[in-house]
Amino acid sequence: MRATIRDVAREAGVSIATVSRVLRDSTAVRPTTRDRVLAAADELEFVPSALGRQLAERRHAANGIVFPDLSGPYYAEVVLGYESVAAELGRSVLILSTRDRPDAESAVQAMAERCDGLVVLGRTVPDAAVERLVVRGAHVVMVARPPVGGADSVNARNRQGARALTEHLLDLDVRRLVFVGDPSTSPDVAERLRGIQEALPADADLQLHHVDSLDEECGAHVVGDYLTRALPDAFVCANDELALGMLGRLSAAGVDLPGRVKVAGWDDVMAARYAGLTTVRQPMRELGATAARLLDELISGSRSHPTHELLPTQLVVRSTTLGKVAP
Amino acid sequence: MRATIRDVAREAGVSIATVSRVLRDSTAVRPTTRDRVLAAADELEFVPSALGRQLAERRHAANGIVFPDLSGPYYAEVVLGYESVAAELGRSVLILSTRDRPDAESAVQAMAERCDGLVVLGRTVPDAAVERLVVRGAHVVMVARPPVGGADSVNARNRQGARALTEHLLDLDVRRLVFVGDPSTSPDVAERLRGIQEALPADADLQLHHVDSLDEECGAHVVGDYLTRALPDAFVCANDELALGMLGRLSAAGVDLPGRVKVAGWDDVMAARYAGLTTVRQPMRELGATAARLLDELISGSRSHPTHELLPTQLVVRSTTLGKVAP
DNA sequence: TTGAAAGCGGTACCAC
DNA sequence: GTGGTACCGCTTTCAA
Repeated sequence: MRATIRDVAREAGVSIATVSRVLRDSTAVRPTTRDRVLAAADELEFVPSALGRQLAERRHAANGIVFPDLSGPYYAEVVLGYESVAAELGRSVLILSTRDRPDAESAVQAMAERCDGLVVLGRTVPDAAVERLVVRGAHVVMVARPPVGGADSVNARNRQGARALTEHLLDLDVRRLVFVGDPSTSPDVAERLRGIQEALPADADLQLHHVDSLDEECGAHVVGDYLTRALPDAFVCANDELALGMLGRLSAAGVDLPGRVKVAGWDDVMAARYAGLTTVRQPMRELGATAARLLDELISGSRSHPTHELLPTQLVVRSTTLGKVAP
Repeated sequence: MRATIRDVAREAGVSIATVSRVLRDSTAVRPTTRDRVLAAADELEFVPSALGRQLAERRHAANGIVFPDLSGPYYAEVVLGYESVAAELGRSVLILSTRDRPDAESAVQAMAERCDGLVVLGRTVPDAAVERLVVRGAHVVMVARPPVGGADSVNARNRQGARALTEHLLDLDVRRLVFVGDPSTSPDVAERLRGIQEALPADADLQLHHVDSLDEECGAHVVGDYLTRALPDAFVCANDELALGMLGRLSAAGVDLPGRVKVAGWDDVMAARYAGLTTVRQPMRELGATAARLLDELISGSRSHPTHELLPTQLVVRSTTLGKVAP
């Protein structure tokens, strides 16, 4: 069995209190005693039990993060930014993916029991569940989702990015556009749609094309629907994957792009560059990093009132939206 | 403060032992007592402390996973496969990225204190450190890396994939090829290089082009070196990102591809499809899932001897390696 | 400067 | 069936 603090105490001929002091170099300990303890600890290869410590300190020194998936680059980047800051702050990171998980809510509850606070990404958990967490005293930061019941939040300026993108399209004489994506899947997507609506003049026409999920396959499928009827001037997709799926199918169908139809995505993932896809970049890693900092403030108690951060977005114009719409 | 088991016991007029029994429905408890306890627990909104339980049971019910990064799709997929299985087995997942972390080894040690076992991906931690973990009784599974000191391992058949790819290139009359990547960065990469060497006939020429990291930027940079000197028949890259970086730069330089030079990558990430990149697919998610299962066997004690799994790879031919080399 | 002892919140053995 | 109680491994008063 592994050595405990009592073994070290016995070996060094001191009390466990003294061993604890030495290991946490808190109170002053006589140097000779200190050395004896360190020698004993070294001799026994003593490593303090994280569990014992956590229970006594009543803190986990760990944060959680809940995300729907890690497939696309988006969530992976957010998680990375989060982990990086959390590690700096001396906290472990627990992850929980809700993909294909029917018991997501109970899983989140269980996770909340194992950490000092957690970040919830997007629409992974119902509002009511988040509120329940907060009421029970959990520290919660929402990312890519409007704040709920006093929780902190971090979001990208979706509306602003959407407006910039829309204005760019308007400059190209786009008048009929289709938004591809389901605003109900994610608050972020809903915001993007709203931004477009805000920037659109009365003489423009915006249709909404619902899709079941935001992946390439769905994008390709969407194109199929339009091959038998009129194409709009432009498709604006809820994310890049969707747009990339459309690109593939459009070019396979021989549609002139960006001449006949323009396509834009969202996120600026790596593949977007290769496809020459116009998109709106959002600071994915920074979203995670900011969430980690806010969470730390909540946990350490240095701030008690909720705060809501907005991070910038940036329009990235590439070849899928070049040239004016043919008259 | 949150209710503890003692509060519930008092409220229900029973001992804590009985409360514990009811909550874990272990030993038989009289139904009326049981109901009283459940009512009290419900009334007090009692949720058992994970820490208390873990300390008493002397298990964390959590697994760790150490990876270098999460930027590319590769590690993200592995982590996802891992998390998915771990969750099914009722274990939480702790993550640790070693990217830009000078104290990686101590961070891994700390993580090992917080979980029942962990998975180490690629060259994130020195062999000696892994051995130390194993010696101290930690359950360790290595992924994309040769086993160390009695740890389990899960790997893709890199050699086999590399041979298949090489034979494909040979069929196209490729004779002079350059392997782009640093075999010392990862055992996986070293295996791929070895596979190529094995499949190459004596009259073929294989050069090794070292790069500092396996990202697109490096790929683009590599191309720069060849614009002033002779191009090989084909570039085989250590991963897709590298290959994609090369593709962009090559086409910018107006090099005929795949006529003048062929390019192949590794992993089959999403962007590879859009770029029409020939590559070798490996079952990323399955690597993680398998690791989680092996780890569970280790932790549950259902297996004590180390085991080593090899997962299949698959050659995916696309447009970057079409047509024979011009004579 | 150091030690004894009371927690932290559970589990589980041993009596009754 | 239940209750008393001894842990699990550490931190932290309170005294000495």
